Amino acid sequence: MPSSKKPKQATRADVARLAGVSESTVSYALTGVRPISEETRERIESAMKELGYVPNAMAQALAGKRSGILALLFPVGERGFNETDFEYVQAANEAVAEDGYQLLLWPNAVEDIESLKKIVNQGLVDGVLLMEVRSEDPRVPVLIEAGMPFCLIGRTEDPSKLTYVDADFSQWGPLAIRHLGDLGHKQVGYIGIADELINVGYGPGVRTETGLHEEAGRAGITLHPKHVAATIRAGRAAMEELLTSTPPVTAVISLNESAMVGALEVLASHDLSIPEQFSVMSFGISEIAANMTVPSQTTIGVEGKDLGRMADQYLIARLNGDNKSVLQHLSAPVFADRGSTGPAPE
Amino acid sequence: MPSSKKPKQATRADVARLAGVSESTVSYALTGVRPISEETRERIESAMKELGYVPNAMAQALAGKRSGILALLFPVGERGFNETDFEYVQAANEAVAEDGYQLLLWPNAVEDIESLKKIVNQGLVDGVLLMEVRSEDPRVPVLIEAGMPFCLIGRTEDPSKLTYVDADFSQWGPLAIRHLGDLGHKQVGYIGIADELINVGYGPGVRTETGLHEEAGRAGITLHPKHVAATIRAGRAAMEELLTSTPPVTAVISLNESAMVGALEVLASHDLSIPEQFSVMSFGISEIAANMTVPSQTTIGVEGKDLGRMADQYLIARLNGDNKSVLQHLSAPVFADRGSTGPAPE
DNA sequence: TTAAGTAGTCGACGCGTGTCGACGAATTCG
DNA sequence: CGAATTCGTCGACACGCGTCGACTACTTAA
Repeated sequence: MPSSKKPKQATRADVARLAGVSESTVSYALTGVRPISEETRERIESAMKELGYVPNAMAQALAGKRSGILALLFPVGERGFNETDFEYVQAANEAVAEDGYQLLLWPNAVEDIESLKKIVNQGLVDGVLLMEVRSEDPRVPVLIEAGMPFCLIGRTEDPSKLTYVDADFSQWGPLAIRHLGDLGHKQVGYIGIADELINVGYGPGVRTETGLHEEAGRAGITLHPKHVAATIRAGRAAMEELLTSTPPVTAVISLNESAMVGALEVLASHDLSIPEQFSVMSFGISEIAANMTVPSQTTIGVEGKDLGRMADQYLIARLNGDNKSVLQHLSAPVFADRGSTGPAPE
Repeated sequence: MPSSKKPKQATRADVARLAGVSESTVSYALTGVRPISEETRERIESAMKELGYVPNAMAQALAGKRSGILALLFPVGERGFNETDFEYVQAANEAVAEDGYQLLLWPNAVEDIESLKKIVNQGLVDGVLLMEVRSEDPRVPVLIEAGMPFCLIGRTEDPSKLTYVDADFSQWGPLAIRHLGDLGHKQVGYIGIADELINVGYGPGVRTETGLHEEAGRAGITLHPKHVAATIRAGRAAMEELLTSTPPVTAVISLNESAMVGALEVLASHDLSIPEQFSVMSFGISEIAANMTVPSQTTIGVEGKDLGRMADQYLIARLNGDNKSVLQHLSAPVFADRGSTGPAPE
């Protein structure tokens, strides 16, 4: 081995020796838990600088019961991972970094609770952020039993005792239906998520569709729901079907980012101009994604960055011993008109 | 505090007591470093199962000099973060997990080497994967000095002594120009990345464009390069400019995923049908991204998953003490014809 | 028969930090 | 002026694990 000697990182003992103080004094200078005279503090600090001292994270964690690492569980499952999901990750990551924590990625499937147990009991992480939460999420009891602080990005069936941030999906449907109803649409298509996800209780899919149906009934609008896989191909097929219905569908709403791309292709190939002859709008996609398609899409969704950031704050509050207050947040829908909806034709 | 008592995780001592052996015996049963009789091994294993014992990662790292954590440096800088970048992350994450490591995310900017130094010397991670590598990347010397194993996803100016995986960008330009040349195009637009990135030596931007110019000269094709920010707006402006040139541009190549979206909008608004009246193609975007636009785009790029996976393998090889062999890989370009290029008009 | 292992196990120590108890000196209070 | 604090510092220990040396009971080679 040529020049691959690892330069041994300076330890607290080295700093103490150089500064001529005891090790514990160095610790207190670092944490401020006990008072230190100005003079010694300066000696210690210059010694640290000279040695390039950085506290060993492992030892800190072992001794202090805190690793400074938060984990993000983002199952890359049936639904795939898209631009919009990444917004949450990025936001959470930034927020976590600002608070002096590190973010660890865990791509484990929701069902893989054996791995979860192992990982949680490793003592590696201080807390966990959960994405892709289901109605009866098997990960929640595991985390509770392990005494691991966590925050959901989403909700379970009964989240009353949990810490979570989520979009208020129940408002999405009514908002969209009202918007389209005001424009005179009577037959509205809906491109939702796959049945498999609905069946396992994927919250956004369930709650959004419930709201759609309720408001559609109220407003005398006929809803044509299609549950399809998150693929462009599936979106094409769904749109083709919708176009054959009578009376004709004049607008479509989507909760399926990938499928919507296929749907737009079909509309284009049928020479249906948007929004003059057909209206489209999407739920819960990021601004970037909404502008990616031609034309840009009018959307109803949430501020993803805020959600990620808030989840982080809630989790850290729990870490800091706040076990009493209820930390729950439902994010109001954000309507962004990008001109893809217009008055119903005829 | 109501019921928030953390169930103290079982330790090696607990297992040893229950199994009626010493602590070190438990360790050896776990690591296999020394032989253990079949009988004791079984006693120990059932004790571990009964207690739900999971070794404490921090203590293991402290004592054993290995944390089992790899870090991924992915600067979310000027260029933004898109679907295609995420493919690398995901691939690396999966590969790392398969090898029993965890992936830590570090969104630090390339310039923020102070944070890097701190983080690297924390002893938290065993190795590092670098994304967004620049010609003279300031992070490289820091990592070398710290004796931290790393693998680049990309290359520096002189990577001869480094471990890296990268796409062979020098082939992208020639391949694209030849393809368009064969179709009879003579005036070709190019939508590249921002000048700021070129100036700091962002490899893909530099190497790709060099190849483009060389082959264009060889083939007698006039290249119209535009360096624009990674925004839809900037793409629109660039495309509008390109359409005013004489003789008219008949094809455009893009290395700028976001800007290309704007460019496609402009082409659509000018009623230029693709590929009959105008040809387009993109460098280095994922299949999903290529299919997201209307129409889908013909692309030249790399298999992102392979790169991420290979980077992981190389890094782990270094971790396992392989300091002699040269671990470097240039990934051959992949041409995917999605029908967005055709014969030059007229 | 004896020296030289080998399998199987134990005890002790070190990794680098947080933190508690103790102690002298300086300060405040009654 | 003595007692009670507070300030500033030190030494010792715990955190949970990896690993080295030593020891016993056998097995094998000479």
